[in-house]
Amino acid sequence: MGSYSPAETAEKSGFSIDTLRYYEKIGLLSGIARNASGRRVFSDDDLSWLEMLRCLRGTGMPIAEMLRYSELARVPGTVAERLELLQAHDRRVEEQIALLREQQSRIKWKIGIYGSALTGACAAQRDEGDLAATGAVNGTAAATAGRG
Amino acid sequence: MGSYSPAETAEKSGFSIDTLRYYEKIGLLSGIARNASGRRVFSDDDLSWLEMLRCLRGTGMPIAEMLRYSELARVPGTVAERLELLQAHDRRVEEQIALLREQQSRIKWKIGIYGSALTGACAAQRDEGDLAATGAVNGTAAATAGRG
DNA sequence: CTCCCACCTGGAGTGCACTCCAGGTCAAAC
DNA sequence: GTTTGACCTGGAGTGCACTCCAGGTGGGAG
Repeated sequence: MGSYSPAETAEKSGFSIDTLRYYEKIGLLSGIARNASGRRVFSDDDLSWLEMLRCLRGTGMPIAEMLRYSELARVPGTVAERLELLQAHDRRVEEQIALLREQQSRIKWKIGIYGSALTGACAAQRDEGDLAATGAVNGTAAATAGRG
Repeated sequence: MGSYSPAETAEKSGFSIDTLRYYEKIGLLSGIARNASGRRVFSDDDLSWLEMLRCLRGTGMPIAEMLRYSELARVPGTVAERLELLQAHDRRVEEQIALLREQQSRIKWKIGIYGSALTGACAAQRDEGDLAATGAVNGTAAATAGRG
């Protein structure tokens, strides 16, 4: 229904105008309409394709793979391949989130260490450097002081 | 307690030897011991610091900020700053995960579309191109064929 | 008519985080 | 005694994904 200038599209899609041009150049966007004076005119379909691209990029899919996906998307009868590609990616995203959570919990644990160092600090604060992680647990702090 | 060669440290930490050298060069690692012939000898404390670095990098903290953190970690009495830095990062990680989940659900939705296209396909398979996202919903498919 | 602004193009430049390389050292294996 | 392999250094090179730039066009405002 709608048609959108490059600036509007950039705003709506979250990609910069330069990125939109770049995506068109490398083939992630094809069949973008032009008006009489050669300017790009984006459609609602372009917008939703861009939204999809944003999800893929935002979840860490490399450009090369997005390119493969968009090539598939241009060819009828490739639904199985597209499905497979997205499913594989979805699994990677799942792993990515799991790893993130794991690493985040390590960080939260460290935050807890610092938190109790601050509250219990008045009494306990010596020159502690940082007590590199397990250092705070296994008592190697003295040898550690000065690095963190 | 233990002491580790660069190769062992690379294996245990998950950073390449080159990255370890690089990290030492830019100041993320300081006070790494050397043996008589000038080779690096990593300690358990170094390992756990590396583990921390891995969590920070792995959750998307830029090198520059890790550098700031490691500088703080060398100075006693900076626990409050370190705490603040990690908390701010933790919030970003939370947002990152939320965004990832949101984008993932969009991808899963698309997977669902493809899934039902495949199962219900025998009857319904026309030249559909891709049905760019909402295209599959709002009926613009015909106009969309050939892009995806 | 002139100015400005949003846009166009091809191509060069950027930032980040490594990664690789050439040339050299040392200790242990053969 | 020489070969091997893991390591050292400074510095150059890489890959990715943009981002910027110079020079140019077309349409509407003043």
